Amino acid sequence: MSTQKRTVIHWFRKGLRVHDNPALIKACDTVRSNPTVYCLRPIFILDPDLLKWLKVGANRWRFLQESLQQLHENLTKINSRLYVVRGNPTTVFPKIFENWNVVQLTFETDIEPYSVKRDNDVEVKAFEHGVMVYQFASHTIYNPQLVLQKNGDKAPVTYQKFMSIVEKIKVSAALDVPEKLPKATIPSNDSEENQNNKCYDVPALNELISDKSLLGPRKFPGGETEGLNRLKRYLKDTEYICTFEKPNTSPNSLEPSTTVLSPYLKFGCLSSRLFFHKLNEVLKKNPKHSKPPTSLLGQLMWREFYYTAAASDPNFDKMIGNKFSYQIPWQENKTYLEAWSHGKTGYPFIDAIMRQLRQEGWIHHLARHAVACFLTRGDLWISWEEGQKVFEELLLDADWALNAGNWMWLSASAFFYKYFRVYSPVAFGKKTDPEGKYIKKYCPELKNYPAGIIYEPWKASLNSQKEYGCVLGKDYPNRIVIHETIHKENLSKMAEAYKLNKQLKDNVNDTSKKRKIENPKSSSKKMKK
DNA sequence: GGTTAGTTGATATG
DNA sequence: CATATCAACTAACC
Repeated sequence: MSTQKRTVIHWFRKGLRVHDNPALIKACDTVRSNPTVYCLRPIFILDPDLLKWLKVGANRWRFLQESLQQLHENLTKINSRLYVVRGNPTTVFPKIFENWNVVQLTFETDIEPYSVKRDNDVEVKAFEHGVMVYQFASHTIYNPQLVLQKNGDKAPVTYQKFMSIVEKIKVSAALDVPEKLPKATIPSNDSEENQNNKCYDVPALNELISDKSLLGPRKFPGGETEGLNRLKRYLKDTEYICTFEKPNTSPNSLEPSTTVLSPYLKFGCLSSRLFFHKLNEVLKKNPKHSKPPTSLLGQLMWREFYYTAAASDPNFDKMIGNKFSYQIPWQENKTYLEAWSHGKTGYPFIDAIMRQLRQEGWIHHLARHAVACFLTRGDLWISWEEGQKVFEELLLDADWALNAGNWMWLSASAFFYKYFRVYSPVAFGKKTDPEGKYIKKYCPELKNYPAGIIYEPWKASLNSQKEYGCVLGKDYPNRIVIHETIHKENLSKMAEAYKLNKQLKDNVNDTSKKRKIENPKSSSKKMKK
């Protein structure tokens, strides 16, 4: 035992990459400082209990599995490997701290409440075992805590305000992949384990999912190499980068009209900071280009915006107790929710989007707008939290901060307040796909409906429906609500809810003013001066 | 207190 | 394709 090396652990959670990974670099530097004493073990912890209750759809499990596989390959290239440890982090760590003679632990910080608690617990255990812990904020371009601090310890609630703060913050360069480690850093002293360390292998897909029938086509393979290649492919297209304006991209093109880099950013397969710098290199060479908030760089900044807000409120994913969210009396409706989430609302545009989501794990941002508005303030009057849960399960890029923030935006619960702007489940999609090709792809039962009527099949006579081979109520659902009337009813419900929220706010302001008057501690000081 | 601006609505009209 | 209207929101700033 006396000859056992001291182990340096880098703990991967998000940030599944070897490029631009400051915590991994720190770990490698420690090892390189004295390779005869230190060895590196990069780990990923797979919690079998989480598999049971975590709402992660099959497509995202596959994306994670592929990301771990590529991470393992990329670590092998620097003479290391990935150790996938099965167990719960707080119980696993004390064991490996002892078994592996651990002296140092590095990881990337996270702002999600579950992660914050977990990391605090692990830090305590590390302290008890005399393990040094180093954390780095590298999931976002700007450290959310720093932005909060620069804004007087509160979140900027408008994009412009956010931008005015971060524009003054210098973004340091992205880091390279760590240099190759000395060969000897792979531990050989783990006697109780078999030689190949098979128990630490990257899980096969069937360890993560039980029902492979839920897997859709593999349109966006997971992993660092995939993410970097995808970035490269888009960076080459200077014209695309410089003219990109989100509102002008199509929500219902058959192939994505946007980059689909979001799943890679979510898992940290791609560094947002690298994306930021690479993007700026292209923009610098081409002074005439689109600008935030609609530009590609602007999209990246929205991610930062939501991360900062989310970091300031552990209830960011709930309506009640959320300092950003208006309180709106949404109503439960299991039938409507089921119809929405499985693409059976009877509105072909909405249903096509929801089916694409379930099959492929990605839908265009504006398509998310359309279905989110439909579920909440537009038509079904169901809480944004319900929609959030469905997205959380099905999106490859589901991200706690962005998902909640965007749901609040679309339901006009926070950040966005022009609730009278309602997306039409009929008209919106027609603008970019008048033929309804997208609908025909994802709702093939409607494939014989002509362009003029495919967005509103209820307008077809029964005879026509029979002629098109798709009778409503039998082959495709009747629409569950009448948008033309219900969106107006909902509009007045929103107006009512807004009034109440305003009153509530005024009352709070009044009482705090009164308190100041009744108990003028701070102002008395001023008066003395 | 008043004004202005806010990533991405729909519709009617010229 | 551009603009006004619909009914009228909020946060930030002066």
